[in-house]
Amino acid sequence: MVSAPLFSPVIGNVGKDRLRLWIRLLRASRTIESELRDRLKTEFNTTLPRFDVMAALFRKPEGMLMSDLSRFLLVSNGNVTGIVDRLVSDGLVARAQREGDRRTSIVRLTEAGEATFRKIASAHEIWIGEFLGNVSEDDARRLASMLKSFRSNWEGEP
Amino acid sequence: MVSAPLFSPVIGNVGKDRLRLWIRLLRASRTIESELRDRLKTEFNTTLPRFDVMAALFRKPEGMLMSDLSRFLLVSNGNVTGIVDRLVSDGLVARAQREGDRRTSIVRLTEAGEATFRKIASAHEIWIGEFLGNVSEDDARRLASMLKSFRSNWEGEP
DNA sequence: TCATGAAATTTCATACTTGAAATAATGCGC
DNA sequence: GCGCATTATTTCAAGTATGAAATTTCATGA
Repeated sequence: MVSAPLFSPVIGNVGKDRLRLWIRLLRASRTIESELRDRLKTEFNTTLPRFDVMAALFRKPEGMLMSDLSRFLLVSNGNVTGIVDRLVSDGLVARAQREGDRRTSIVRLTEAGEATFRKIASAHEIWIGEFLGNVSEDDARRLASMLKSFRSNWEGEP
Repeated sequence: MVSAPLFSPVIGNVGKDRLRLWIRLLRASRTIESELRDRLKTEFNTTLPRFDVMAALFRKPEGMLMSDLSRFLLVSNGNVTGIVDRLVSDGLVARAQREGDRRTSIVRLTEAGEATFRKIASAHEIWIGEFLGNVSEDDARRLASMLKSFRSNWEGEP
């Protein structure tokens, strides 16, 4: 979903280009997400949220807490619970207790989950290269660092 | 939700920077979206999808077809039906029949809808300026045109 | 120790989202 | 006119998403 161009600027002309940037940014990510979702579904019978969770877990073979997952993925706690539930019932992810704290559950990829993820991830990387193919590597680097810097400014953590 | 950094590149080093760019892009838009959702909720008791639909309709005082809305907003038909339903029951949007075609319904903002939208939109523009405040107007323009150009390449329409 | 507050997670109600199937109306070829 | 693909929309099931309330466990100070 994409915010439409709005009417005449509110505070002079300041912010007009930023507003356009936001709309383009959102439109770009929605378009790519949509194509990604489509391919994940047809080629691997999975979904983007599932892939995101698996990708997060893949980076941490020792496992992650539910709250870590939620924080890292920028989604709510309850949301992660549901996605992990489904991954567990598919045998791709396992929960374990942490010694000495029965509140927390440590979540990690199973062997099957890791194998599955590796397959999907290599396709994923190729797809992204394809989607962003006409952005030069130089531009990609510049753009990425631009996005990083603005983000760390208005958000708390780097 | 944000795809995690993946493991070593699949096809040499090609695409690594593009992958990073994608992750940053997604993370940036998710972060801004999240903050936006929050403010829309607390300050105007509305949601981002509602705002997006209203913004689309605001640009077209003559109204839009459901399918136009869905195409413009990059979301499914069924999705638009639900959001418009709720906007209608709030009195912000109205449906009308088109002369000579009983399949289509033309959707437009009501007076109340337009007034409401104007209020929210001016806040929205200020917020975006704030979120992207440390991106210079020059960078914003450059970035926006970069996003536009890559998008029109791998997608059908310009 | 024991109350009590904090932390980790799940549950819940509601809303959003998709893609596919169903419904309904149009228009075209014959 | 009739059949039939096409078009426009809604309905539906499943999954995703949020924020708030509930649950369970931990930790700490009186």
